Amino acid sequence: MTTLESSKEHKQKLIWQVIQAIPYGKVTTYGQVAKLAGLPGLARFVGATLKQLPDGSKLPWHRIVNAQGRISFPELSERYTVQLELLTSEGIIFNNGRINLKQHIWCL
DNA sequence: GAGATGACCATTG
DNA sequence: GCAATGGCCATCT
Repeated sequence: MTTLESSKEHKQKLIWQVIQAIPYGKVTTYGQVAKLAGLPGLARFVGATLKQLPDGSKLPWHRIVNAQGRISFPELSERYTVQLELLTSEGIIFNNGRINLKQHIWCL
């Protein structure tokens, strides 16, 4: 059957919905997004999906960091700076290029 | 079709 | 705290 619900587009939609549900002032990890989307272990797919996001997207992609509480971009990258600005403007505290996941993690 | 790459994660030393 | 390793899946060459 080609009506598999595990098609890429379906996964993408699930991931987008999860990301869209992240509240203001909270962050989450790629693995967490994947898990909440019903795709445990596909953290990498989340990243691949976000990379394809158009700039005009309404998704709060900046609220997603890796499991180490760090931004997954090179420090000199423009995306890094943008994400850092957006997060700090939402009250997220960065500590030595790193955030306290325990404090800001999005937990249901 | 095979190999390399990627906005990752958990474990181990 | 950091580096290396194996594993997950999709995309590109």
